[in-house]
Amino acid sequence: MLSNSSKYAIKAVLFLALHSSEENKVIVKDISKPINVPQAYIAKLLQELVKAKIVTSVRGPKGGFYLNETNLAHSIMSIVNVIDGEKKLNSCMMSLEECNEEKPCPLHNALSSSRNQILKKLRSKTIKDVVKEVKLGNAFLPL
Amino acid sequence: MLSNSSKYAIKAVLFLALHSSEENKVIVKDISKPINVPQAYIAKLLQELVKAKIVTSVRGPKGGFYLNETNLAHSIMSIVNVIDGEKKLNSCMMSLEECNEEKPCPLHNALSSSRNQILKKLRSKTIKDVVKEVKLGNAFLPL
DNA sequence: AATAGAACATGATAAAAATCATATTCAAGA
DNA sequence: TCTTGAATATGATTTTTATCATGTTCTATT
Repeated sequence: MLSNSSKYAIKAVLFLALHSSEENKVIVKDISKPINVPQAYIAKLLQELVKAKIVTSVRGPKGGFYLNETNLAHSIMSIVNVIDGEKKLNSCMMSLEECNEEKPCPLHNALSSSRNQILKKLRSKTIKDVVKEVKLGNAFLPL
Repeated sequence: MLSNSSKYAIKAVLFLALHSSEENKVIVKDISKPINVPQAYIAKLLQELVKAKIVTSVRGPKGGFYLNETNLAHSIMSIVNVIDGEKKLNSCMMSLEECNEEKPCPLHNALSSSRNQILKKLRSKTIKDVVKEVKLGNAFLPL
């Protein structure tokens, strides 16, 4: 469902959301360690997220990554879309070409509503929403 | 979530459930075509399913694959478990080691109930159940 | 017994995902 | 303007997953 890469990217973004700001940037090394993802790997993912404007970066001394207000408004789904691409999550669970509501595959009726719930949540929940939950102690991050 | 292999295996099993019997065995070639999966590939998956006693096989002339009553009683999940292994579906959506109900990861609260619904359905739904739905015209198979 | 048609076992190849490595570019401070 | 610390670009390597190929074993029929 979610690739490793997507999961890692979400972890990194949430870490930044909690521990960074424009005045307090964080460098890759200090992201990779706490979220437990190899440095070179997360660095590459962060580059894609920067290009997609989900994360902000500054290079050079005093440089690093952080999330501004605009970044924080993005949904969790948008992270997944950047890393895994759009279609990954939208395919039929049995990978039948012709599966749809009118002509559902055998797993469709059983699973599609739950799956749609998941997609809806991922689309509606913003990075900022998640940060709020963590700060309230309703969720925990990481390792 | 489900690997290609698992999806293929489910397709093959359901095809057999609908089109085979002890008196009417089906050979790989006649499975791979209609379900649209390469012959050598589905052959290999079928061998694993036979070993796991989810499919029955007989070799030699007049041989082939079919599902007996015992086979039909297996759940869809059992197919996935044979092909993908147990843990694949049980891992945290953010791949945090320590995520659980007491210490949920940020996606846990939002997604776990939907995910559990899916797992429950896969576990409770038997091959026979699915066959029934297809015969009643409530679901369609394949391509 | 011999033959032939089927699954079975094994392993080779290809493609994709995950991981690692390195040289280049940019920006801050001396 | 030189140095240094950071991201960035690019691509190599490894691992996993998907796919293909082929020889071996079993069993019904002659």
